[in-house]
Amino acid sequence: MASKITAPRGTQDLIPPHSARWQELEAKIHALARRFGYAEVRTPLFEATELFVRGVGETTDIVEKEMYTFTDKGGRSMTLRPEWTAPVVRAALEHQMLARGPQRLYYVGPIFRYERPQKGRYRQSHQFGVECTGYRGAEADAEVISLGWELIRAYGIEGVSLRINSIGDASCRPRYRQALLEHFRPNIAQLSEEAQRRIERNPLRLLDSKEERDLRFVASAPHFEDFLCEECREHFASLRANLDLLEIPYSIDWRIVRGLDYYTRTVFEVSSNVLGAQSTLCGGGRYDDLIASLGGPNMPAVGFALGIERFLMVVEASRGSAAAPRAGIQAIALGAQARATLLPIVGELRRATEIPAFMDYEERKLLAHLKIADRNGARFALIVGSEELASGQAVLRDLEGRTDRRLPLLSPKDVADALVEATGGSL
RNA sequence: GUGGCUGUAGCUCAGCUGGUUAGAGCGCCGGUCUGUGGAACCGGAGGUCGCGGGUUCGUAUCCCGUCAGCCACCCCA
Repeated sequence: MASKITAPRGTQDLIPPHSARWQELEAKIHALARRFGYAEVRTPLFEATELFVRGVGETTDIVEKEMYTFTDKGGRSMTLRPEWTAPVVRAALEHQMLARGPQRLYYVGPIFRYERPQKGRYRQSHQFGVECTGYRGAEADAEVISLGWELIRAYGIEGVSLRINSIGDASCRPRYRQALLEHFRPNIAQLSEEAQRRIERNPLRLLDSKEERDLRFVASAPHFEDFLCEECREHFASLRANLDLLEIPYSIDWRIVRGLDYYTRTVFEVSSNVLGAQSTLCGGGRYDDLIASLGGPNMPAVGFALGIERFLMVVEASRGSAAAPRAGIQAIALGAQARATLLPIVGELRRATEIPAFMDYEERKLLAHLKIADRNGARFALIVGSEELASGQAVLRDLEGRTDRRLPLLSPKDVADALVEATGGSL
């Protein structure tokens, strides 16, 4: 080990073969978003700290203890993006996008949160998410959910479930909050320490407590359902109807509350049973007041964020690690003259097909070269040595079928064409 | 921020209660083998035993600290 410097805590290097899985997923994400009519947004890695304080909420854990904040040389407080929604809204406002009507936007990229790492949780992680602005109706909620659901379906992931809830709006949440306070306060002494702390600040959060001693009080707590105002009740019913129309299976979980302040009405989570304690794969909801609170028009919006690392963990768990199919061709040259002959042929191949063409430049025995071809996962080997040079016939070996055939060594272009032809263009 | 477990070769790990030059398997490189691979056999390279301090005649082994990884709490993607 030449260097003792390692990747910072809670971060990870993305190296082969894992990087290929990421490329595949990102390609699928871009294609999927396009089919739903969503366009990509990329924002700076860091923003004015104030954006997150106002957008995410001063009393959230993210703002209180998880932000990577620094002062730049101009004395400004900056923060590494801990979530995407506030920056996307900021960008949309800054470029007057919302004045052009409803917007469908998506993003893929890193977020940073200063937390103690554990399974499925890192200091730098990556999210794919969407934001749909300008629609008050629950069709938009269902659209956003179905977009995320499609990605999960496309990967054939099992053991995931969608849970939805409504946390009301500014007109009905205070009433529910009050009811919760009245329910928990008389028993405050019997609640966990954590619960006692939450009760005044955010009583909704008591509902997702995992403490044994809290559970019996949580179980008997009033349901938000009974306190929703008429509009929120209708919105929730409409969401359910739309999910049914789209044939997306879900369950209602009145304990989902979410930790970010900006949510209104719809909240939802997709969780998996293979992720350990951090089981949320994808979470989101409606935020009808956020845009206005960031200085924009009074405009509704809904969105979600999906954890890329967690998603790939679930993919790996449900499909195992299947051996990658063989692809490409290994050019094997025995001797300097053979190398000179094969080099331009490899060049032509790389122009003619999108399949990898491998070549090793060391002087090795045929056996060693074949082992390298094997390691590269090549489907074919094109072998040229002194015999082939003399006869003008290269050997093309199918490494899967273990069969040989001969190809005349003509011009590089002709050989490349013949290879494409001989291998059906798929190599 | 709190707690538990773990740091020995590129990887997975062994090394008992401290005792001479720190081991295995896999991988890598070479040979058997200029001519047909995933094999076998033989050989080789590769280690400040995470880092620092302490105890001791002597520590990979015991103690303290520290850093990192894993898992859980909190919270979230």
